[in-house]
Amino acid sequence: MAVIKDVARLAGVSTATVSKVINRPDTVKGSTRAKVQDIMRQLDYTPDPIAQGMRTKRTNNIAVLSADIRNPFFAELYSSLSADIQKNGFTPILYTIENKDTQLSDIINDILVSRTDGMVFCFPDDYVDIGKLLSLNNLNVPFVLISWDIQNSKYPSIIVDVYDGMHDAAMHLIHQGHKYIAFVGGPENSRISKEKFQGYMAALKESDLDVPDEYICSGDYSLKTGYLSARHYMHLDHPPTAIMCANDILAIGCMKYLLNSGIDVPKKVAVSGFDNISIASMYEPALTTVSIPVSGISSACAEMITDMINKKGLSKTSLLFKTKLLIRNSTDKDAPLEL
Amino acid sequence: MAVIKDVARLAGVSTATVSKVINRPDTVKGSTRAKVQDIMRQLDYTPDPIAQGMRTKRTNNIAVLSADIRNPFFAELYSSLSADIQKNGFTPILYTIENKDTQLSDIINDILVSRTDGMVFCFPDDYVDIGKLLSLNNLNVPFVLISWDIQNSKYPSIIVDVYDGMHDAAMHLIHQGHKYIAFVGGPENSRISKEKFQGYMAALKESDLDVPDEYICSGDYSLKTGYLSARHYMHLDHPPTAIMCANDILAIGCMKYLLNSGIDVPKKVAVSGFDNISIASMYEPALTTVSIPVSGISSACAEMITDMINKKGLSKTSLLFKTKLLIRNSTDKDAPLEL
DNA sequence: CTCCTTATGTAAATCGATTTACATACCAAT
DNA sequence: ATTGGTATGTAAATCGATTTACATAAGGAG
Repeated sequence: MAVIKDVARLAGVSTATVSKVINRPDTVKGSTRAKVQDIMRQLDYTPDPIAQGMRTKRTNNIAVLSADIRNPFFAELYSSLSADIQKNGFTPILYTIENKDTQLSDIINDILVSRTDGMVFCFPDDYVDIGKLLSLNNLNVPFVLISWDIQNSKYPSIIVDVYDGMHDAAMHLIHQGHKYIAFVGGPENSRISKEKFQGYMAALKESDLDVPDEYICSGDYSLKTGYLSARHYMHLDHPPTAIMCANDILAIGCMKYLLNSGIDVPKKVAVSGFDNISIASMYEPALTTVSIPVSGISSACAEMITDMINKKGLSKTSLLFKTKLLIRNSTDKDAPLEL
Repeated sequence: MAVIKDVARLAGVSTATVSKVINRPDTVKGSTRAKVQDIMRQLDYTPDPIAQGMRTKRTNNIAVLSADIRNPFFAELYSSLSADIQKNGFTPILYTIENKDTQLSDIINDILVSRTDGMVFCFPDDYVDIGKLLSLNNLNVPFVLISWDIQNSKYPSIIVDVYDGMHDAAMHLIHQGHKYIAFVGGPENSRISKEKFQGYMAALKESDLDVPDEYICSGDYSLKTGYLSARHYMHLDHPPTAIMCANDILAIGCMKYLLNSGIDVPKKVAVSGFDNISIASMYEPALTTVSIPVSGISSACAEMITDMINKKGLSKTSLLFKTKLLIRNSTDKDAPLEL
């Protein structure tokens, strides 16, 4: 591997000149610049990013903190984010958090110590305390939050209106003629799930529909919770005709119980989810769900964090994204087939 | 952020001594060691990994090249690999390849330039040419292949016996009494898919079963290919009673068509997949599939690459892993419910 | 008490780039 | 020819660690 000294020697200039050719080409005369560039090409020279980082304190790395990547929604989001971050000339470094505050501080510490240029937090609200999270960032490394909480618009953030998304989905079911609509939420302490619940509740209230206590279930975001919740609902004296779930996994758990028990979906019971993970459209019947505009979010996010790192002064500190309702066969027999 | 000089000054020693305390504690007298460690703790000092990398030429990073992380199997594998790599004190850096040889050389170049300590290639055979891949590694950065091709055992590698896995699955269907078993493969040029096909073929031949040409389909690893293949098969004069697929996505596509057309799975047609992605057990009926021992592979892989980097001289250059058949409702009505 | 070995600590070089402060060259205007 | 200003290039310092080669101290043997 050639180093800057080799280039300088062969080009008959100092290393300072080589560095200038790389970083501020207009400060070097055309002829010397050409000569240096020629040698660089001949030696296949690339500046060592570690040595650069040593001087400049920039690593060109951006940390992405996400929930478990095996969760298909986060895989989708990370994939998109990763591509956009790379487009801006940075390398994304993925850190996954599995619901533990303790390891969070280790991770943040790691990020700070390794001189990462910026951080992106993907929906951290749900598994950690934002205030605590940010207090760990005592070096003031630039960061962007991807969140659902409008409160976070005081930080550089991208907010997804999940309340509205759930409200839309509920209105759809109500328009389909459903009067008995149950809800399956995520973990008790999940605030994003609570937000979705509010959207559901508001839509039913606005339509003068009753929501008995036994129409509310919650648990973790697992297939099992969905399955058991559906079983619970179907054993009630007045079973619901529709079940809305806080995410797609829960919804699929519900459907699994229903289909397994010979209950027709959507004829007897309609089911809806949230996130639009890829399995949603693959299921039979295909799952009606609420999609989050992942690619829009990721490109906006990459742009924000890049601007912050480059101190171009960000034009907006917060952006609001809306969701989109995707009507499929789990709530509407006549919805078209997607492949 | 405190630097080594600060520690040295406050402890009344030279930076060399501080460095020794960190890297070779036994070469420093107990009392000075304690004093230095005390100051380090007081200042919350951590050596700057960039500066360390500068001298030692080690970054403690390991690159993981994988197919698209949105593919649930690779998400599963990466998740496990990432955890094991971290356990060994390295930071995993994920690079995803989307079937393009061109960007591959860019990626490898990136990895070499950024002085990554080692590389792990996850099933690269299927999307790139291994010889070409390895020729790009002209700096001889240690690497481990995770592959299905026994030919690769000449390299440091972990081989998964997919031939055998598919053979097992076929034998299971044959024992179930099926005589008309069709196959849906991945892309024409996918060698891993070909290997699975061989396993399928061998099992049928051994059992004196006929495999007419129209029982073989292939396409990309998509839901759509599975869907269309199933439709093709069901319109034959002699439709198969079982369909074996090269991966779970294809199998789910098949099932989607069958269920959508009112064809009972498994009573009329049995379906099997490969990989055991999480949706496989969630589907209704749950999908019979072949699971790859992901956690075993990842821990072995992490150990191998760590040993290579530390030049401990690896005990084995190649390991063979077997798959496991998971019998579920898509081939056996009586298989138990998993949640 | 002297000599030799081992234990312990240090000054300075080094990794590969960037950057600061300065030197020289060049040109135009007077 | 002198002056002043810009254009261009360089030597040396610097980032924060590790490491080499050496100095000094301490301890043991004779």
